[in-house]
This record gives sequence, structure tokens and C-alpha cells, in this order.
Amino acid sequence: MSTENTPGGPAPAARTPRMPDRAHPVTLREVAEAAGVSTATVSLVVNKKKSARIAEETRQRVKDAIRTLGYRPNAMAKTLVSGTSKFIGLVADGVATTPFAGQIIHGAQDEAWKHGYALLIANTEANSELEQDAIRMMLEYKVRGILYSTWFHRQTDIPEQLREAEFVLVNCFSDEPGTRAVVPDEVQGGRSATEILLRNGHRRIAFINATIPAPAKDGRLAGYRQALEDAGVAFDPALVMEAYPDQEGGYGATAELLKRDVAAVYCYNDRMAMGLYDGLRERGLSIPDDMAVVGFDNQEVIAAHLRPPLSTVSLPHYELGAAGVRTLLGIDAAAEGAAKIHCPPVERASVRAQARA
Amino acid sequence: MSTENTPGGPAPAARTPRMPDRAHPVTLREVAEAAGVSTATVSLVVNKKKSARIAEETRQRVKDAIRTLGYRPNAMAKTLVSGTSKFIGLVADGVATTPFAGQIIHGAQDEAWKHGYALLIANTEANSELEQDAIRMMLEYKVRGILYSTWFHRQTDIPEQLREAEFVLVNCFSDEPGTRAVVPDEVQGGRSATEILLRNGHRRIAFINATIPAPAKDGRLAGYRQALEDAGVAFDPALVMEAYPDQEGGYGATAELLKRDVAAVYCYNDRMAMGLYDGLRERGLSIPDDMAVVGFDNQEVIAAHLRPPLSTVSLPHYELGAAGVRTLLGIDAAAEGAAKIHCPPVERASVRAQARA
DNA sequence: CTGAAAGCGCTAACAC
DNA sequence: GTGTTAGCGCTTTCAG
Repeated sequence: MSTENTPGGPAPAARTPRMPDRAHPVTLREVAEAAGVSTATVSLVVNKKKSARIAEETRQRVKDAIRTLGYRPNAMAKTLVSGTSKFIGLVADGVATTPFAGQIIHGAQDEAWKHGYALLIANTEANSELEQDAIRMMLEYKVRGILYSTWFHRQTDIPEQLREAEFVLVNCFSDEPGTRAVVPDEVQGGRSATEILLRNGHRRIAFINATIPAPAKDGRLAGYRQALEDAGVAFDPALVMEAYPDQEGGYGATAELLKRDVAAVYCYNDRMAMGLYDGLRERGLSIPDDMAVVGFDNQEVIAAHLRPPLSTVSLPHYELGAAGVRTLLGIDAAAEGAAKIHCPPVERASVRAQARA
Repeated sequence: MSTENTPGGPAPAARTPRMPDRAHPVTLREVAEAAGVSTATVSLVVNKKKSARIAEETRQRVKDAIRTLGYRPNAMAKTLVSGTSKFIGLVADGVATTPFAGQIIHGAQDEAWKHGYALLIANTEANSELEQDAIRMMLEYKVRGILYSTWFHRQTDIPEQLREAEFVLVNCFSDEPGTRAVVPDEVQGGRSATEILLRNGHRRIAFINATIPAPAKDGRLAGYRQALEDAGVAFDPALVMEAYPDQEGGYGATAELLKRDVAAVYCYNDRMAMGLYDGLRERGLSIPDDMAVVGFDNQEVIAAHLRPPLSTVSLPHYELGAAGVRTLLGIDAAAEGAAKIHCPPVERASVRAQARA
């Protein structure tokens, strides 16, 4: 039994470099001693190196020792040697502000995991000091790279420190050339949303856009116009309104909308559509018969469960996270500018086929 | 310049132990050399050790070297020496299934950060193999401890591997004695929800509970009964109904509810209340005049933005995450059984004061 | 096929 | 006050 002897002692019984038992830090060396082989051999076995051929008998002995001792490799030591860890950092400006951020984390985590990486996350709540600390920490932990993400799609500045690592912007972009980024394809999303209505026979389609400037605002409008154009419907500026992009905004826009004499409306987002539902219902109007409604975002708690369930377009947050990781790892080629991720339309009962106009 | 010469070698050309420049891995030693001091000194300066007194002049020299070289400590090496990292692991069974999980992450991350820890997260989506891998990875990275969390409040089994680390259950609990856990106080929440109605003059209060068994189902009912009892209102089993806990469930329960001849209802959750809103509205009933409604969960996208905004009780997910970290770090004393986190009531316009019965 | 040994970057005694 | 030195646990030539 590995009892101690003082370093200079004459009887060099088996060395005991550390406490014999405490809470499982069994080391490679201990395994090696137990198996009667060298640490190199154990390392080879643990890492299943194809190159090195270990006698089957030896391998078994090592494996047994590993099992009986309950050996756990020390990832820190491993990283120290290799110089880079199996971490990917995710800096988010609002993990909780919205259900969306969770999806980015989820996608990033799944994809990272698939490639043997773990996710190190930091929430900065738009506090730039926190952000700096977070990035610094990630750098110190030698992350493979950093995903810098925002909870809503927007342009962003690149924090200086971020440049010390490989990084990819997620759900945001920069005008600096050469920056890798992945963002939702707002234009395509807007097109898809409008097409749901067009496909169901509507020609006069109102669009309630957001009041606040954002890539989404421009993109979703552009998509709307494209879809109309492709369908040979003239764009009528009078059919485009604006409201604050939440339930109250949608509700408040009801009266204006009804003045337009339309039977189909595409809302900037689901929350707006939700408010609009209330506004229409209050006036005894029915969806989709009196008004076909399409939203944007596919916010789960809302869209799928309104009455009637809302047709909308998904904001692909999960995919953004996953694509961010793939881009970082060089699996997805980086697009120039930003990679645009597809926003899949989701058709539900808030739109019903009409007789063609 | 402290150039080396190889121990036996005749030609002592300056040693180049590593690539001279590539992407910033400046080491402590390089700083030491640049500043003309030993690595120990640099270490002392970097870590602001109060004990060791360094000449101000030396300290400056070191700091300058650090700055000009752009030195970044290697956290891995640091961890290797100290034996335990500054990581806290968070294992979650559904990061994205619900907006809630995001809040747990958020709370855990903020609190961990406050104490100098970073969050390592893993999403297991209820896949036990993934879960094992996740825990193993965390163990290998020598996390300080692991938060094991579930997206809805429930009993859970403790994965074997988890026992190798310090851990705290978050939003779940185990019947094993001595297990540390933090969960929402469903009973108090149910009491608070009911009290909102009582306080506003209602005596006959219906409760639409969930059909699916869960601590929340029992707890919220118990709270309801407590509140009634405290108010001297006899419990009437006929006023307790059950429905599937989502929008459709709430909507579908409308007819039943109206048969009860009540003017106040407390719903198991906000989604149910949302469905109930639709059901009531369809029948031309108004909230809160014809029916006062209270929910549970305080799901942001819903509760605050229904018309009228919904009175409800918050599920304290952020607090759960934060409390989990505090418990893990021994800052909060561990309660026996599970620590119950308060669920704060949120009063909104879906309830209005009534004449006393 | 396997062992010895040199570090990875850093901290912590212990000298001087 | 500051330098020397011995590791932390592991990987990786390089011998044999």
C-alpha cells in the first residue's frame, strides 16, 4: 500500500506523489503504475491512437486499471499541452431578454457538441464592461473561437479584444470587410410571408411594418415588395403602415388597417399580429374570413396557439447558432458579407384560400 | 539578456522554445524576460498578491512588459496547478424547449460571474447518453460543481456520474436525503394567485388545474386551498376543474367554467389563461368585469400583453439559477429537502376590485 | 511494442 | 524583494 517515506529516506518504496485517495483525482501515472506500464502507454490507450500499436494484452490491463481506479482524464492538462481547448465561447447580449436567445444557445451548443466542443457562455446584457471581461475570460481559457451574438438582428461594432480570437458574428453583422457573420434572411422571410397571402388568392395585401429602424424593418419590406412584384401586383405605398412592434402596436393599428379596405395583412412580427387579433375580434371581424393575417418570427408560445393559429415565418435562431459554430470551425464556408439563413414559412389557419381577385 | 545555453552544447544560440510570434501566445516567461525579472515576480504582479511585496519600480516594469507584449494569462495552466477550475457546469434538459430555461441560464450565469466563475453549459434534451457525456466533460474540466436543471419543476433521478462532483438540483428535486436542491415555491405561488382574487373581493373562485401530474399541480392546488382557508372561504371541490395546460386547454375549459357560475378564476398557467381569454371573448364576456382571471408563470410574451394584461404569479427561473449557484458555492445555506424560492405575484388589469360578497 | 524524458504555462515554497 | 526550482497531469518524440 502506498505509504509515504520522506524524500531522503533510504527505503525507496513505491513513490507516493500525492494524497492517496481524496475525491478521485486519479492520475494517468497512477493508472500506469497500477497497470505496470508507462504513462505514455496509458496515454496511447486512452486516446485510442491508431498509429501506436499496443499489445492487446497490455491494452486490456490498462483498461482494467482505468476502470478499477475510476480514472478521469484531466482536460486542463490536455489543453495545456495542445495549446487550444475544446471550448467555443458564446457571448450573448441578452440570454434572457427573449426566448430567442435561448434558441441560439441551443443551436450552438448542439452543433458544438457534435464536433467535440463544449460551450462556454457569457451574458453581457449589453454592458460593455461585462462583455470585455467575458471575452477576456474566454481568451484566457484558450477557446477555439468566439460566437458573438445579439438577440435581435442588427449591425454591431466589434469589440477590440474579440480580434484576438477567431470569431463569428451571429444574428448581427459588421461593415468591416472580411468579418464572418450569419444572419437571418429577412428579405426572403418577407417574401415568404407575403407569398403565403398571394398563394391564397389575395392581391391587396397590407403590411404593418415596425416603427423602429432595423435590418428586419428594411428586409421584411423589401421581401414584401419583391413578392408583390413577382406576382405582378403593383406596390401601393398606402398599404404599408407602421406601428410599434408589439401587441399594443398591432392592436392600435387595427383602425388604420381597416380604413385600407384590405382582406389580408402581413405583420412585422407575431406579437403585432397577436394584438391585431384582439383589435379585429373587438370589431366582430373574423380571421381568416374577414382578414387573413400573417406574422413573422414564429414565436412558439404565440403563433401556434392563437385562435386561429397564426401563419408566420420562422426566425431561424437555432440554425443561426448552429451555423455560427460551423462557420467558426470552417465547416461552412464563410459567405462574403454575412451568410443569410433561410427563414422557413409556417402556414397555419389564419389564412384561407380565397377566390382569385 | 538572459539567453540560455544548452546544458552540454557548445554553440549556445539563443534558444527558441516556440514560434516567436504567432497569434499572441505570449507567456509569463516572455514577460519575465522582457522585464528582466523572474517568472515568480511576474506571477506575483499578475495576481496582485498582497502578501508579496514587490518594489513599485519593478511592478511598473512588469506591468509595462505585460502591456507591450499583450500578455494573456493561460487559465488552463493556472487551473492545472490549482486543481480546480473556475467553471460551474450547468446541465439542462431543455435549453430551448421553453423560454424558461433561458432564464435559469441567465440567473446562473450572472451569479456565477459575480463570484468569478464562468458557466459551462450542456443541453441534454432529455437524452441520457448526452447527459452522461456532458457530465463527463464537465468532470474532466474540473468544474467547481454542477447545476443539474430541468425545464419544468419535477422529481428527478440523480445520474451516477453527477455524484463525482459537487452538485445542486435546480428546478427539480430528489428523494435522496442530503441532496441539495432549489425549486419554486408552488404552494406559496398558488396562495398568492388566489389571494389576488380574494383581495379584490371574490369569494367564489374557480381553479382550472392541469391534467398532468406534477409538483406544480399539487402545489398550486394546495396553495389555492390554503388561501381560501385563511380567508375563511369553504373549499368547494366543484370549483376545481382540470384541463390540459395550454391555450387549447384553457379555451376548451370555458364552457365548463361558465357552468360553475363564478366570476373569478385562477388558471394553472398563463397559456391556459390565454386560451380562456379567447373562450370568454367569443361568448361576449369581458375581463375582468364578467370574469376576473389570474394565471401562473408570468410568461413575458403572454401575460403582460394580453388584453387586458394578465394578473399572474412569476415562476422565478432567474432566481432559481442564481440560488443554485449560491447554494453550490456555499453562500446560501442548503435547506433540507429543497430550498423553496418565492414566486412573486404580479397584479395586472385582468382583476378588478369587486363589491364584497 | 513500450519506456524515458522533455516540456505545455503557471504557482508556490524556499533560498539568497 | 526577487530568483530558483519543483511540480500540476498530460502528450509526444525518440530510444530501445
